[in-house]
Amino acid sequence: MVIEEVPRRRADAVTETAATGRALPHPDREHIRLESVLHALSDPMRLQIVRELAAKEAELTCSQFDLPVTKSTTTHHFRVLRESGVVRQVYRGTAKMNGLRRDDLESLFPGLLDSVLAAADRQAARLGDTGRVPADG
Amino acid sequence: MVIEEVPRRRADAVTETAATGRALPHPDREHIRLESVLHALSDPMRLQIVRELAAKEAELTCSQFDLPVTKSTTTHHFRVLRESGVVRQVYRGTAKMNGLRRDDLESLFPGLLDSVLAAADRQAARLGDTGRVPADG
DNA sequence: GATCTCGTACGATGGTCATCGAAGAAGTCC
DNA sequence: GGACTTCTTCGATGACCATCGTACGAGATC
Repeated sequence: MVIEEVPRRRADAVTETAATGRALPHPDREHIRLESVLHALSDPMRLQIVRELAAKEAELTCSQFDLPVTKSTTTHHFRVLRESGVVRQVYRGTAKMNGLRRDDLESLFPGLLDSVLAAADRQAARLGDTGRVPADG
Repeated sequence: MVIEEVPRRRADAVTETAATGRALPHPDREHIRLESVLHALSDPMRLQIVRELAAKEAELTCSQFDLPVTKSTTTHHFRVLRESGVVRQVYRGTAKMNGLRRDDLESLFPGLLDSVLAAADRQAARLGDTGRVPADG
């Protein structure tokens, strides 16, 4: 289980209080498996997360996503995304920032992420579904 | 469940004895879901099938694939691929021909299949793995 | 330090899935 | 018709997975 500590760049606007102790295990770029990525993206909830992440083009906290599931389930989905190599998670104080691993994915599987995102957009448009689940009531 | 009978072209070298009674349910193009396609492709066995199918650029019978699983399991995987809309299956006598639904997928999700196939090739090359599972013994 | 927010960990649950083996159905060939 | 090939169907099984609720941990704020 050779997993890096994820130092690598991305240490520019990060405050000192961030990433103090809690380190999150990420797969190294070379350990990202296509099957795992596809599996991660094949869940509607996770695909939705990735779409929002790509649309915002910024790091978002877990709680900024308006998912129709509990916090536990949200944690689960983010972990699947992280462990498959799709997102990078970094603690910033009590919040956990989530960022798409565009560079790594692009390097490993050129065009794949964009194809999937475009496909998701097309399908959402086609089905008149933005991916958002309507509130009950 | 509006599912076509799959007549559509591809009726050129087909003998009359083929496709007599047994019809296989395929999702109509508009019913193909991205999540299902990604899920179908996220299984190593099925990804391997799709890769071979794409490489050969021809319709292949189920038994032409050298998969390290039993026939039952093979049937299962081909059904998942068919029901997700990735492959088209047609009976030809006792054999069942499998063809990639390139046109449908390309129309729905442009570039997606090629991205996945390219990604699979890259990964196979990178891991020194052709996707083929070594025979035990 | 008390409290609040944000996320984690654990156990449980119901569902899906990949796999197998055995028995059967459909077509072809002698 | 009988044997052979090809794929299916069924039941079983063990694994994984999405989901929840509750309890907890780590920072931030007052």
